[in-house]
Amino acid sequence: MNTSELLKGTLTTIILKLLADNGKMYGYEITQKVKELSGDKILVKEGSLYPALHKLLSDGLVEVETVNIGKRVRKYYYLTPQGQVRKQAQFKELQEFLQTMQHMLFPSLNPQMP
Amino acid sequence: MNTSELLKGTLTTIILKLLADNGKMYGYEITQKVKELSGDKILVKEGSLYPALHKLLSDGLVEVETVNIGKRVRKYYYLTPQGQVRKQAQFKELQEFLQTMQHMLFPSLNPQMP
DNA sequence: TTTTAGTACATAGCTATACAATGTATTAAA
DNA sequence: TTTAATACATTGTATAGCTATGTACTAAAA
Repeated sequence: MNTSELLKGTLTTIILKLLADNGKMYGYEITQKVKELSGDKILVKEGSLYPALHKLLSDGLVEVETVNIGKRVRKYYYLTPQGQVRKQAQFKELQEFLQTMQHMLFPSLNPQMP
Repeated sequence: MNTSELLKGTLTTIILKLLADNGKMYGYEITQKVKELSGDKILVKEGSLYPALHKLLSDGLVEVETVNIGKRVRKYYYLTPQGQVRKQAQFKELQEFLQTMQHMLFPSLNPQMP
């Protein structure tokens, strides 16, 4: 097992969260932000990111705005209203999951389950 | 997305942890313990559990002791020395991952990354 | 006494998802 | 001028948990 297995199911939520926080972001920017926020511990690969973004797009959770930077293309992604709703739901679910795992694995730190 | 996606990469670690804590356990017992410890939030399915246990067995991380309870068969699993080593490593990795996720998603609660 | 729920094992096939490897192209720094 | 960084993308692969299904015993409820 390596961290990438643990990341499963969380990447989409991370993307939605970052877009919610920052308004709009482009792919490469997302990878760098995740790297920064995680203290270099989580490195999102292109082979994970772009398929995930395309899926969000086809699901109508994000929309894209293409910008030309010189001769280079940048695609800014931002949440749709549905995307914002979904973000809330997934964020909460992930939050609860993380807490449940904490309770299960380190019960000493969190004495009583609600 | 449902919780099962989030569980990926964590199930084996949970099993190793439970066996380390309880000495030996059988499959059904593990499912019930996880259910209990997680406050009914994580329900390990047979289709997940038994393949995971068989993998641990073939990897030499656990061994099995078959016990007859009346006419019913019970298979108690317990950690091998390698299993104990692996448990430590995976447990630490999961712990760090959970913390990293907390820092990423709820930075307000955990101000500074080390 | 029959039915239901619970206990206890197991497997075949499915699906989702992150990754490795690879590719194209521009730009800035060494 | 070569290297590293920026910026997009796709193909194929592996992993792992799930659904559905199956067998069989036991205890409680109807």
